[in-house]
Amino acid sequence: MSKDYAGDFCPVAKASEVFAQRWTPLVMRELLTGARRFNDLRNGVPLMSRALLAQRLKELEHAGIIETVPCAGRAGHEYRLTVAGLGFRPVIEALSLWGQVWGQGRVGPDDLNTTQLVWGMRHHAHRTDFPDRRLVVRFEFRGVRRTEMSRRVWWLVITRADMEVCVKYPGFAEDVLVRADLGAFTRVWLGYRGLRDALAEGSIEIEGKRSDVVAFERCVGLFAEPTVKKLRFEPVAV
Amino acid sequence: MSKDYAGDFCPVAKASEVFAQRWTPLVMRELLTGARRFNDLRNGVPLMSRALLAQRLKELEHAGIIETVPCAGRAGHEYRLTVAGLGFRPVIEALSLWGQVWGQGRVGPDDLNTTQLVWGMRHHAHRTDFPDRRLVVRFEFRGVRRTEMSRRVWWLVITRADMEVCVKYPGFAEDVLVRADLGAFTRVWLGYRGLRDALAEGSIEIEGKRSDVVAFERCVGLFAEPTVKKLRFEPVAV
DNA sequence: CAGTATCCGATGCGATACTG
DNA sequence: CAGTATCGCATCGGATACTG
Repeated sequence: MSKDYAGDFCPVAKASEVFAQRWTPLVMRELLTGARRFNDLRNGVPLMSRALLAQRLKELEHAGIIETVPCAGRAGHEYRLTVAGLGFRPVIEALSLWGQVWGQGRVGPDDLNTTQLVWGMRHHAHRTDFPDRRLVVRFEFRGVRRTEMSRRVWWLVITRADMEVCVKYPGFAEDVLVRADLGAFTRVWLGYRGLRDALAEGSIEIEGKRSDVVAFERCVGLFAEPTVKKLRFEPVAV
Repeated sequence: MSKDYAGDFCPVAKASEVFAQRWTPLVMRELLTGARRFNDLRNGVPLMSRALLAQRLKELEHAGIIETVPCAGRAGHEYRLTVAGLGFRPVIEALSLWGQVWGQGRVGPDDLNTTQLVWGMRHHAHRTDFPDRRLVVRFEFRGVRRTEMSRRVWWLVITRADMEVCVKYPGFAEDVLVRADLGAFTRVWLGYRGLRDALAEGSIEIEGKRSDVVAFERCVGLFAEPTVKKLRFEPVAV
């Protein structure tokens, strides 16, 4: 594999040799959004086999993109990007931007899943807009297909410091209730459609005190009109 | 192949699905630097088989990245990037920058070849520095390995309007003569080493009138000290 | 020149089972 | 949980030959 582009000294070839392997961009995406443990990565790329993920991690380590350190306390390792690995952030961001602008038509029903959506909201949350008080949001998704990776009900618990994802009732009163068709919500969250349209059409309903609803929409990044939003890939503790 | 990253709606996945295939980044690099004809592309990616190149071009067309139009006059087609295809320029530039900074150690002896080097000089020439008069440069490379794609002697004919690559004596008096070890020259051109060192060491010799030599170094982008230079990928007529 | 068609060997990778 | 080992198939892609 390392001699993939032998005969070519161009920097594009050298970078592509390590980066443009199957699954690797998605693994890098996960590492850049903060995944550290083997199973964090698995959650982010659930359809990749364990064996292949392990293989890719070895290749990335060999290429100097990540470092593997044994976990203190429990089994397994932590995988973290080296400086060279962090250097791929602009590549991921450029791919993401292309996907935002040109990839809309490629999102099919099979691509939808609530896990990725909810964790995506967390990874790309607008932290500067987090509220001073605790804000609890309950999601109930309709139109959910792939049952395995797709729970219907989720919670986000947003505080000044963090946004937590929960699959069980977190024990706090719910401030905002979102009932939405999964496809509609995904498209709005990606900026492919405006929230206004989806609300008007009824494919998304958001209930709660006006100020809470607004705060939620800000934190998560839901906009009234379609928007190409540059997703930022910055490590966030998982 | 199009269902490669099914289950993932993320824009990074959508972009990677079309872009992160084997050879595709290099094909895109060629298209972005102005290649239009099948054999232009072959020259740029000589180790890719014809069958595979044809297949990739079809995939790119199907993905809306390029348009194929029959050639008026002669056989074959022209392949040109669509607007969506041009959207990959930032991705290529980000990969190139990564390769500039982190890919140095990966350039092995087998990667060297004069064809790519000389055409690379043309593709990434500093057009704003082109001289008012005609400047003819003769190259004689030492340490050339892969004989097939690597002629030892080349000429560049630089005018106000263009930089032409020749494999035969162009018939004009030679203003600058470059004798150089291929590896040394490649590394200096990429900015991995400084020209000063290579000249001192004797691995590169440049002869000619001082002003001609300086003009040549400017046009091609040879710098006294190591430099990370951002290669620009802008279509240039071939 | 600008590809297409066919063959066939390498390997990529998914599935399954196993381990500390 | 955090991987490793093994198997077997599918497909990728290189080599060669053919075509308008």
